[in-house]
Amino acid sequence: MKYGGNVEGPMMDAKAKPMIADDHLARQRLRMWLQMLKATRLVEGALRERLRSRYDTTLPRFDVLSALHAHPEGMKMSELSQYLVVSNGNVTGVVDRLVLDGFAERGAVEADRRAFLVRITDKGRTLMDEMAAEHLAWVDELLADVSEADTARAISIMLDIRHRK
Amino acid sequence: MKYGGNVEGPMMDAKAKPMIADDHLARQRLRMWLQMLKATRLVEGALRERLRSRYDTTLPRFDVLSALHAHPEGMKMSELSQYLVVSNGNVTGVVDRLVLDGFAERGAVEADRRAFLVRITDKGRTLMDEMAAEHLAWVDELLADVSEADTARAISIMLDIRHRK
DNA sequence: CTACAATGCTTGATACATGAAGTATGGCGG
DNA sequence: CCGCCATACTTCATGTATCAAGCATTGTAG
Repeated sequence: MKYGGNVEGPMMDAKAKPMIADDHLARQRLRMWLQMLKATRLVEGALRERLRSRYDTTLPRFDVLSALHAHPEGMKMSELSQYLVVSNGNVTGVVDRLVLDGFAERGAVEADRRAFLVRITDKGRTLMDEMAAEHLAWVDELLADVSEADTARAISIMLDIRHRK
Repeated sequence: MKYGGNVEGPMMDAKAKPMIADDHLARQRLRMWLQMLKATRLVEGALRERLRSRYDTTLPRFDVLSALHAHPEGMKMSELSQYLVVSNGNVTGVVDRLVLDGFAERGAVEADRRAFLVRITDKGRTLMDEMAAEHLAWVDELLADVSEADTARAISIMLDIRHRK
């Protein structure tokens, strides 16, 4: 609408340059990505600080424990890393420390001796019951300026991004 | 609208529990936050992988160099960390490596001998000119499923989150 | 059954990333 | 102009985070 963008005439893409259909839209998407990144970091920072001062724990530990809390039947290491969108080796270290502190435990998986079934312990569950409620309130506060309609829209947009894969 | 939520009657908040006005909305916001986090990590992962295989560099390095590229007059260390929403000590290390590789340089700030003015070098600019174009195309591709309207909406929502501070 | 690629996880090297403590300079009230 | 707090960075310890390599186990083709 604004302007034609890259016209698909002959003699084009001879240089095999990055293919962008609509330059204006591309820049708009870049702005969105930058804002997304900053907003995410801001919220992460606020949550991290509260987790530290209130529970003397870290964000990754909370994330893993939260995932285990939501899956009482246990999760395999690989399921955890996929669920949290982090690398495999990463989960190993965080789970190690959680096990060390008695918040989680590694069990065997029948029929596959390579895998572990990580489960939250009673001690971990007790802690998470308390933390989860507060975490919910924190997120509610940090996103307080986002209306219900915008929340739904944002969820939909994020899913669009994720499911492109 | 859906339901009354916590009525603000007497005998409330005697336990000083986390204050949540509307539980349904709070949970919706939590879902949004979780999706935001996953989407961000997904895109970050894709960008990181491309930066590594294509330019043998990392995301933090790119972010800093990109900021410097956008501010040819130079930025103070503190400005950089604020701009990128990362800690102060973090920027020190990344800039150190960029300087080591000759992509950036530290200059003095007149009238304040505590501060440094970090600037992109010609070598850095040459590299960024190329990387920026490709980075734009990558983001455009990764967010290809987000319409122009949604892009604008998302930017607005992210700003709402950030400006709450 | 038997190579052999694939899977599930850990380990190790490197680079972030944070918070707290330390150093140097700036700026202000008295 | 002096004490003193604030500011701008750096340094350090610790905890992620990634990728690549390695180990054990599984699945599968022949």
